Amino acid sequence: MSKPIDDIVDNPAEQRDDRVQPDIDKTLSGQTTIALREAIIKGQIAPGEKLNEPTLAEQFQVSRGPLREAIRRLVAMRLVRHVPHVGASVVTLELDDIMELYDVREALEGKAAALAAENMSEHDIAKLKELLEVHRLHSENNAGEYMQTEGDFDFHYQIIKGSGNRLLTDQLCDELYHLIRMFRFQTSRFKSRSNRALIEHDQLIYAIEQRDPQLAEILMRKHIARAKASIRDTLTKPATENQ
Amino acid sequence: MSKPIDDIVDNPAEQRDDRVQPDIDKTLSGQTTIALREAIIKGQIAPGEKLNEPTLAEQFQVSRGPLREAIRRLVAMRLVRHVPHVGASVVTLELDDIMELYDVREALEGKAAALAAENMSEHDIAKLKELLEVHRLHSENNAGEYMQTEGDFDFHYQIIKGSGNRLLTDQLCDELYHLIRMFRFQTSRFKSRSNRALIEHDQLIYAIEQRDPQLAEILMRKHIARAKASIRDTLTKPATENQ
DNA sequence: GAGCTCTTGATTGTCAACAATTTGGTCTAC
DNA sequence: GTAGACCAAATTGTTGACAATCAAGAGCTC
Repeated sequence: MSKPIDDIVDNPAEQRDDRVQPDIDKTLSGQTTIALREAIIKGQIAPGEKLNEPTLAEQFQVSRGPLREAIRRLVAMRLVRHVPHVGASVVTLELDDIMELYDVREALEGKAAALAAENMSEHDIAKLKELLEVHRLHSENNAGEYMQTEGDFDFHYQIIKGSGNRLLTDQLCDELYHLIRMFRFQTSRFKSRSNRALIEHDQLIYAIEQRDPQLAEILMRKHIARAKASIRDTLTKPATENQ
Repeated sequence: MSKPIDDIVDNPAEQRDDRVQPDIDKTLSGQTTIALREAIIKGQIAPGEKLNEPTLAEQFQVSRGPLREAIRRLVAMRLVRHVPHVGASVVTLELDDIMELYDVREALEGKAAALAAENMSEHDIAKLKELLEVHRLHSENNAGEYMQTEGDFDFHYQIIKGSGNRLLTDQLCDELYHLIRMFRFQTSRFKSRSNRALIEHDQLIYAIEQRDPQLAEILMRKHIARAKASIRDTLTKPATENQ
């Protein structure tokens, strides 16, 4: 009974990525892509910093070829900007960029929730409910820490996959997902919405269970819109007011 | 009075792309990207066909380096699939893929219309209205031929740009836009929706003019959903029934 | 001293050769 | 005759060297 959710909960973020692109790291450029991506997301390479090809190639122990390819993939992923004959640099996520990102997220994940209500299998819905229960326990024990990060990602991830739309899944999980991860690494100081998120997730599951696409979409959009508003409030006010 | 719209109407599709990425063709790999992209979209390289690197490099008169880079960009654009150590091949757009594409389009362009209703300048709205009038005249004179192709793109393009969301604009105009172009080149036989599209565009402009985001979003989503349904009907029925 | 031009250094873009992997065919064993 | 292993050709992945372009600083002119 508890087995089926173990393989969801116990997986860290990296492992989850590999399931989406299982053979990207068989090649050198694939490994470099992941390594460089994580270095950027975790801030080991600062936002706005220039990506010097010879230096990074030395650093990752590869030639400039695979490194350039990795950079190009991160450009497509919008983690890196590139200007011809000038070079590549890590994107700087201003507040405006995050707001734009969350508007796109609202549109895409809203549709994903609607499609999930239509297409998700009963088995996957059951798994989702168990997942939420695990998160609820974690939240009670660890004062809401877990829910904010990987737990929230897991939940949204499962719903997106449940939409059955591969294009939608790729766009959200392979591209925008990493941008959000990068943002969260940069600003880990915004107000916890753990309890509220749990309630909203609860309602969302109910809508999916009832096979109500419109309600599921509305709930997901409001959920993301509130997260967006929360971020804006936190980042526009001085940091001292948030205690 | 007629000047401001000339620079919209008289531009072919290629020129419009260059405005989005003005300096992509300064470099060899950029030129190769565009050339290969157009060859794929226009069907000069058949769907499913393998992209042989030495052959294509010879064909485009470049080395394998820039060609590989072009391929990678088209992979990010979802026009090409790539399997490590096996190679790249042109995507095959099945009906399911188009349906998925239009679901994503519905979500993104719906949000774009809502944002356009909020953010579009009065000047841009006026230009949009003039653009629609030009299309109406073209449609009356040429029996609805123009509207189906570039005219429709122009209209949607302006609204997307009017959203003011750069991420949204990039995703739609730089990536999904080319997938739709490819699909239209492959199947140019589906039922004309010219008159209906004109009416729906009319209503959409009205909603934007009234600064009504919710209505604009609903109208745009219905507009795209109807186009999706029309495509499904045409492609699932035998071709002889469409006359 | 300010502004311009030229030059130099560094960095990116491109190329051609080398290495590694896959695929298709052939041969052998059962 | 079929299944499996092995071999060879073709293709992709990778490398290091070369060419083109840009940015910064020195020197010169006004």
